[in-house]
Amino acid sequence: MSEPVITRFAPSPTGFLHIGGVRTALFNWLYARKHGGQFRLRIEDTDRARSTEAAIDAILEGLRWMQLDWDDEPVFQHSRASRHIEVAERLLAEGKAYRCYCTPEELAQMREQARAEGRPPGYDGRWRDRDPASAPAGIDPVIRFKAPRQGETVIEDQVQGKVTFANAALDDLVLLRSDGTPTYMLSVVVDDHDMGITHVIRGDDHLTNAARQAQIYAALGWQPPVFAHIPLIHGPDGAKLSKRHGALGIEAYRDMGYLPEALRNYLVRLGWSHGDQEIFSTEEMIELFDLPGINKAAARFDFKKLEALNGHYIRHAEDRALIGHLQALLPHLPDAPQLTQAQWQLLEKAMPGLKERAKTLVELWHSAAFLFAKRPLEMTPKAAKWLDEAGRAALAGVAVALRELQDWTLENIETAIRNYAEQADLKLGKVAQPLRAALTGTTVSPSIFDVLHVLGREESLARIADQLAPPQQPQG
RNA sequence: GCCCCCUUCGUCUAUCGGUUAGGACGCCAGGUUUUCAACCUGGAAAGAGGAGUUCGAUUCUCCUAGGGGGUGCCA
Repeated sequence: MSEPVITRFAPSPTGFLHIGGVRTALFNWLYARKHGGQFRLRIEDTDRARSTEAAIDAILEGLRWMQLDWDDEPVFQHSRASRHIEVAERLLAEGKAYRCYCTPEELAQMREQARAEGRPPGYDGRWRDRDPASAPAGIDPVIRFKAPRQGETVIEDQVQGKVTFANAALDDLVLLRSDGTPTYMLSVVVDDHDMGITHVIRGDDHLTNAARQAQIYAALGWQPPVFAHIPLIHGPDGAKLSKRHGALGIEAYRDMGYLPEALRNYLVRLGWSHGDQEIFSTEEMIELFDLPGINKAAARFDFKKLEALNGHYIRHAEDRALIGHLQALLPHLPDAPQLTQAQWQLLEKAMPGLKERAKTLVELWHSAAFLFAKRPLEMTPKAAKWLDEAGRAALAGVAVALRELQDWTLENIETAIRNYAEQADLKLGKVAQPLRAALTGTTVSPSIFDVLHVLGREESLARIADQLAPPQQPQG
């Protein structure tokens, strides 16, 4: 019987939930779900000054939107401070930690000197074995961890492989600040242990931390978790993610019209692969995801590929589901109108034709604008060109045929138009484009038969009539 | 400066010593077509450089270069 897998996502609420964090959460979620384990959430808010309520909300909301559900209540790290302090004091009592009275100035000088001499930087351990009686008055000490000075610390990382650190390069880190609050390095170890975390999957910016944490685990006599440090995500230019490209909050991706399932698919393939497979349903991801498939190199964020994937997911989505997504999205779009019940129904009716052509929900929404346009329609310049003399003649001719239709069905509409084109000796395009212009005000739309069908007899004929009415004043 | 990690088409990646180095996005050309997409066919496009190990290296080792991360009383 193997122990149940428990993973966690542990963001610090000092900013928004960015794309790299989402991927880390996704990997942890996938791994837990794959093994029938738990995926826990821990808010690392030990830095009280920089943590905000808004950031916490954004993180939770972002994970919900991505449909990465977590088990149990989130743990707020700062609420566990007394336990962290208790562990630090235990280390102190066991002689595995000590009080250090260095001032910030002293520390800065120490670093500077080490650098100047080409030595590894860091605290030199000057209070490690000093008599506490020599403590200067008026200084609140920090508690430092007595890190091993000889030998090496080895991390058997599931992604990076065996990584070895010389202990001499790892200094005595601070466990408790001079104000008595615990630091991150102590808190993670204690919380991961207490929460029973078995696998720590996180960004490789934590790789060095893993070594320090391993030392703390050892000092405490605790079993460290399995580590898997995944490579970071870079911007399209290979540099660190900045606001200009990927480092947007996850809600920005929602507002750009991406589907959570598309984002999940894109993100899982960024740094992880399963042969040549590109498309993964959530079930497949859970089944196939594994640590050995994770790449070691950093990946660049590519909007084009995300967009292609998003288009795929939109095309394959249910019409109802897309309506739901749009209803959720509209309030976040600038000057988006409130649709009536009837308009939503119209939109759903048009969805099969619309979803084939959109890469994002925003695009989908814009391409649906003709449905709700007010008569008489405004023509784009290109559309107006199709309503020249010849175009209007074709339009007038086909209008007659359409008016005669008994049943306004897709089949009847198509037959009527094809018949008219044939009888008038016109290529279908010569009829379709003027129709498209009259009905949508543009030159791009779903199939013209669809457009007529979706718009309905009355509205269609009225829009056509609008363009036929002013005989001498072509608009645009 | 010091420590750690990384390096296959423009991008994401496959390959786990022997392949015409494969796929996907993007790009180009063609097809299909009522527009635009979608779709189909074809094309250009890669092992950072240098030493080894080996009958044979993209694959293993080392060096160099380049990139990234860390180096806090941040997380």
